[in-house]
Amino acid sequence: MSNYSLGTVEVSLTPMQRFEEFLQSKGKRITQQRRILIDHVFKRHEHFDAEDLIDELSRTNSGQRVSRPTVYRTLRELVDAGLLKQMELGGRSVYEHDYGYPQHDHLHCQKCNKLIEFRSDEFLELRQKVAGEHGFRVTGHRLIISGLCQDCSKVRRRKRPQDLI
Amino acid sequence: MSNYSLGTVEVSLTPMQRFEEFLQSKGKRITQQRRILIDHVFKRHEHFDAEDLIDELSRTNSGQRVSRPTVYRTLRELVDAGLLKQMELGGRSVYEHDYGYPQHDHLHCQKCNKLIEFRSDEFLELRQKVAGEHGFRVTGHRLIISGLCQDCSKVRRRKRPQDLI
DNA sequence: ATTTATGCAAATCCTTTGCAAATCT
DNA sequence: AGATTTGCAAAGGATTTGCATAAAT
Repeated sequence: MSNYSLGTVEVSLTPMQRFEEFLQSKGKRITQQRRILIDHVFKRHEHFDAEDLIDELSRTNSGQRVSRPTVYRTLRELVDAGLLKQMELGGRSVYEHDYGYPQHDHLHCQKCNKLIEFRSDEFLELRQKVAGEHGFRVTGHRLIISGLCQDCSKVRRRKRPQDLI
Repeated sequence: MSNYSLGTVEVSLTPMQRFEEFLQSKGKRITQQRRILIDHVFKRHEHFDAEDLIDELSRTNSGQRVSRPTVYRTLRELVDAGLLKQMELGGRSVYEHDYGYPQHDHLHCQKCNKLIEFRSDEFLELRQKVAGEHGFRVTGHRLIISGLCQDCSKVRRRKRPQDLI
């Protein structure tokens, strides 16, 4: 389903429909690979990077393969379309759902690499306030609080290092 | 007078001294190039990247040249030593003074690329509060508020309607 | 005399591009 | 048909690494 219901305005469209709308408005075409990608991307709600997508799609034995350049090209479009949000973590781009998903920020565990989402209206107010003091017109922000998650700060000894995001 | 306080930064040391201390504690050596770099880096208080350093040093006609790999290696050490803070902006690493410089965050103008520093204790409190709610142990954070700076939002810009939702 | 650091060149990693062939509308 | 897209191979930019030589202790 369509659990894209969070008080936002146009929540009736599926990501696919929204993307099609976007593409048409740009005179772009609705191709097989764009379908495959958006389909795959919105199946789960996890953070991922381009490599994840390429790997996962190359594993499906149902002819769902999409080339690396196309994956990158489409990711950019999905960001432009407002469907995905992009952030940089450790040198590469990481993506997450944006469309129909409430604004939030992240706690990033430096040990296990987990990303924990949180929401804070207070922060948004603060953001406005600070910007206002500098005559700055805000369009967005990037906030990642880093440290150790509950599990990892419990552990006494160092665990084997996980692959860095 | 009182360099007898726990938890407070000893601001009596110059960056160079602090770095030497760090290097010794690691069994590393105080080389010419490390001297040149830290010297150059702490001359000004601007944000810079590795390329800036390399360029600037190659321009000095006083035999101050340092190779690219060494610049990168040393930048990492300076970050480890707590002298520089590193952040990622547009795919590359940007550095700024950390040692002896008050904690702050940034407003980033998407148009002129300016970085405006600001300080907010409220935000730090909020950070603790949020982290606490998740049993998270904070070690740091990265916050960049993006948008248009005062100057840039004044300018009347007639852009072709390209990236509208 | 050791041992660490440097510089060079080449390698990596992530991402983008040129272009001919394939695919949409 | 006519335009946009794709996939391939190769290019790119930022950063890192292997290794022989130079420098520091």
